This record gives sequence, structure tokens and C-alpha cells, in this order.
Amino acid sequence: MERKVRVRFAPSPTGPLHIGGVRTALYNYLFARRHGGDMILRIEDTDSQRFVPGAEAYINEALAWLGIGIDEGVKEGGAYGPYKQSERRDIYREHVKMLLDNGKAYIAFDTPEELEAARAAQPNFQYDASTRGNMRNSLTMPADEVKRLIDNGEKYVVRFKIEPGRDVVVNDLIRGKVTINSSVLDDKVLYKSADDLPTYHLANIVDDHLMEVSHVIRGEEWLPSAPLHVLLYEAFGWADTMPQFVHLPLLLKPDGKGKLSKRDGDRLGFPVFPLEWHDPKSGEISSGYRERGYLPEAVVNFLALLGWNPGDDTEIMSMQELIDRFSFDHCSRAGAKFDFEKGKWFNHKYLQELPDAELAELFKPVMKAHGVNPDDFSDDYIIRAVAMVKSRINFVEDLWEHARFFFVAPEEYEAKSVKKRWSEDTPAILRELMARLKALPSLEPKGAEEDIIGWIQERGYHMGNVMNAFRVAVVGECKGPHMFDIVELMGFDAVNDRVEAAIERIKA
RNA sequence: GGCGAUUUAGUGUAGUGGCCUAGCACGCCGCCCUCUCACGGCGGAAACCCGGGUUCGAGUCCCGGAUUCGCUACCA
Repeated sequence: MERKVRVRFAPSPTGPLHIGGVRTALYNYLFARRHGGDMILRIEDTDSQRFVPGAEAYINEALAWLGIGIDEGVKEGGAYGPYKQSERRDIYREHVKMLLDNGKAYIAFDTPEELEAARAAQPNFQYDASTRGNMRNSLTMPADEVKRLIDNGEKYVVRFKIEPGRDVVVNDLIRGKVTINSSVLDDKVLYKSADDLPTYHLANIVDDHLMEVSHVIRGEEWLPSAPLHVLLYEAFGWADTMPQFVHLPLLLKPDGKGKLSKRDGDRLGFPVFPLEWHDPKSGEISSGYRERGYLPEAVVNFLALLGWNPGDDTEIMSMQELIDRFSFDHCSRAGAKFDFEKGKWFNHKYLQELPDAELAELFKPVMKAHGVNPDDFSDDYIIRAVAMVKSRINFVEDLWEHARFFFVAPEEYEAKSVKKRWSEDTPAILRELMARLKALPSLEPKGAEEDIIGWIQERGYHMGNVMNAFRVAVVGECKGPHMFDIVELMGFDAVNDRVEAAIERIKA
């Protein structure tokens, strides 16, 4: 019996969405779209202590920017709501009671201090079948005492009663069958009376079941608790509709060890967040891919290939192509080190595909940031300037470095090039060159080049020296597009002014 | 420590017993193009974790070890 594919991305609003989380969301989305299923966004805000204002809005904005569409969620609505766990208290309470009633869970009064003491006394202390008999819980205390404590408002938690000695099998779509013995699992806290909220484990299972989730696609860090989840499905009597589990390999730090964390980004010089994030508490700013000049398509493409491949050598794929080809058969199992250099290359590729006019629009804010008013130039001029240098950029921002001379005359000249290419007869030759250019009927690059090269040879000048001195005068250094393309775009007067200024300033 | 996962060049990966003298991409190096820097084209260096098996034949299967990562909270 094939169930309708329904997947969920379930972040907790404890901060900005991390790039690893983005990839998890992406894989969920790709899988859902691939199979004509539904993509649910569920906000898991059961940790009242760690709630961060603005985080939920950030998640929505980030997913929207990347083009990861949501079918059901807090904003989108849907038939399985509410989609925010803090609004589902009644549901959880009811389900906790079910477990309590059928003896699958029990009430525990041990305080955090008592638990700490137990852990201190016993090196490998675990709250389970071997120890629960010595703790303060509804299994060891008389029923009327338990009732009295609760009526007194004593804080308690509900723990899952794990039967030891059983091999629990988790069937993972990427890793195959993973078996863990229930004896190594502890009696997980399912619910805390202190804030009347469930923990992740309970809320997760209840919601996935009620929302008819067919595939749980999440990070590998959840693999160890997957057996617990299997047991929970059984305890509720939902084993036959239990979702398929898929545990994705983690995104690792590019240098040493461990999974990519929030701190790594700015430490290593690349963003770990899709969007820039301003921490409301510390005021700290973390950089984001969007602000850094990444195209969302590039980020998506890059992320998709970190842990998955289409089965052949294809690398550049649109969202639709990713959807068409996505499958867990081609997911890798080991964690992937985050390779920022490759990410740059993807952005470079996508930038090349962008129409020049669009790129020019993206460039305008960068111009402004550097004190140049785009309105001082025609759109056509900016577009053509951008088109000339775009092949050498990885980011929109890089456009400034490569095209600035089109907008601002050089103030100084690269010393090395001046030394190499500028001699005392350079001013005269350059003036001769300008006269020659001026006499030309058109500055069309092909013709101009032909004429000038012919002239250089005729006069016996050194091609490299003349052209590079010319370049230094106009650009400021020895780099950039072909000189005659530059000349045509800038026009004779602007070029001539720069040549005169250079002659004045360099004075060999 | 316990439990689980994991393991192909620096990085991401292809590879499902012979087509592997291991392919692709990023990065790196060189050459070409050339007025410069890039782009592009061409080429190069660079990997099957180790040890045992099974087999005519193993990167691919089995066993052991090691590695790395994750989990081990009234966080997710």
C-alpha cells in the first residue's frame, strides 16, 4: 500500500537557520516534489528556554529566498495544524495520558539536582530499568503519594518506560537496517510539567503521526534516538503507519573535526547562514549567503551536491532538474566537509548565466557603496562594462574590483607596471597614439586595433610597452579586458583625459 | 567510557567482482590564446584506511583492527 508522500522540515526557532538545516530542508523539498507529495514546515518550539525572537521569521525568509516551497505550515495553513508545537499542548497532554494509562510511561519527581547527584555517584548512570527502581517515581511510590505530590503542584516529568533486552531495528533508506539493543536506551523524558510542554521525542512522534508524515528526513545526529522513536510508535500502537526514516550525512567543518557550527563561518571566512543574522541579544552579526552576493540558485545547487549526486557527472542543475533526479539511492553516508571554494565556483557559473542587464542592476548597489552614483552613467554603459568583466567574478561584489576603472579614473598607477612599461619617451608615444585614435573614423575595436597595431609596427615601437603603458594610464594597472574594447566604451575624450593625467602624474 | 554510524586524490564524488593502468568536478601546477589580468582550451601532479580471507580475478564480498563523526540533557 503506497502512502502519499508527506515530509516535514521541523526546525526549532532557537536562532538563524544553519546551512546544514537548509540542506535538510532542501532534500525534504526535493523528495516531496519528486514524488508529488507535500512539504510541511513545522516549528518545534518546545524548548521555552532557548526561544529566540525573530528566528521563525528568519526561517520563512530563508526558505523563500532559496525557492524551497512550503505546502503546509504556520503561514501557509493546512488541514493538519496547528503547525507550531507550542500551540499543540492539548494534543500532547492527551497523548501523554494515553501512554500513562497503558503503562508505557510513568511519572518521575526526581529534581535536576537529584539526577545530577545520581550521575555523580554512579559514573555511567542512566535512568532506565536498572535504576528506576531506586528513584522517586510512580513506579516506586504509592499511588496516593503520587497523587498528593501532583495536587501539591510538585514539578514532575513523564518518562518513557523502556523494556530492556530487545533488539530494535530501524530501517533507514540510506543506511539500511540499524539495530540497537533497548538496554542502552534510557527512559527519556517525554513531558515536563514545569512548562506543560513535551520534549522533542514525544512531540515529534505525535506530530508526525497526526500529520501523516510518510518519510522522516533529518540529520544523522538523530540516528541514535531513532530506535527510541520506533519504540514510541509501537507504544502508541502506530507501528503499521510508522514513517520511513532517512538519516542524512552531516555537513562537517572544512578544516579539522566536527560538524559545521555557527561559529565556523566567520572564523573561516564564509557564511554558514543563508541570510545575514542580527542576534537580538548580543547584537552580533553573522554573515549570510544572500548578503555575501550569492545567487540562491547557486546555493541550492551547491548544497544539493553535498551528500548527494545524480549518478553521473552532471553538476549544474536547476531546482527542477534536481527534483527530477533526486533519490536517496545516490545519497552518501559519510559526512561531507564543507568546501567553500567549490561554492564560489557554483556562484561563478550561475553569475555567467545571468543576463547582463540583471547583473548590472545587482551591481548598482555595489557602486553606490563605493561612492559612485549609478545615475551618472547610462544603463547601457554600466551593462556593457559589466559584460566585459563578468567572466572573472565569483560574486557580484567582485565586479567593483574589475570594473571600477570604467567609473573612476585611476588615482595612482601600479608601481611595478610603471617601472616595467613606462619610459621617458612614453608620453610622446602615447600622445601620438591618441592623435592616431582621434583621426580614426570609428573606435570600433577590430578596426582600431588593426590600425594601431599597424602603426606600432610601422614605427618600430615595442607592442607590449606601448599597449601596457596605455593600459596603465587608463586602467591604473596591467589587467582587464582588451584595450580597444575599453576605449570604445569609454570614448575618446575620457581616455585622452586619463592619458594626459597619467603623463602629468607619472613623469618618468 | 558505552552505543551507533562512517571510510576512493587536499575537497565533493563516480564506481554494485573482470570494461579500473580507478572517471568527473573544485582547488593546485604547466602550456596555448594574448597588449595585461581573467575566461576558455589542452595537459599534469594527486586516492581505493590497514590486515587477513573468499575467488581464476576485489576499490567492489566476508572477518578483524584502525579512523573519523554523531549520540550519550527536564536541547533540538
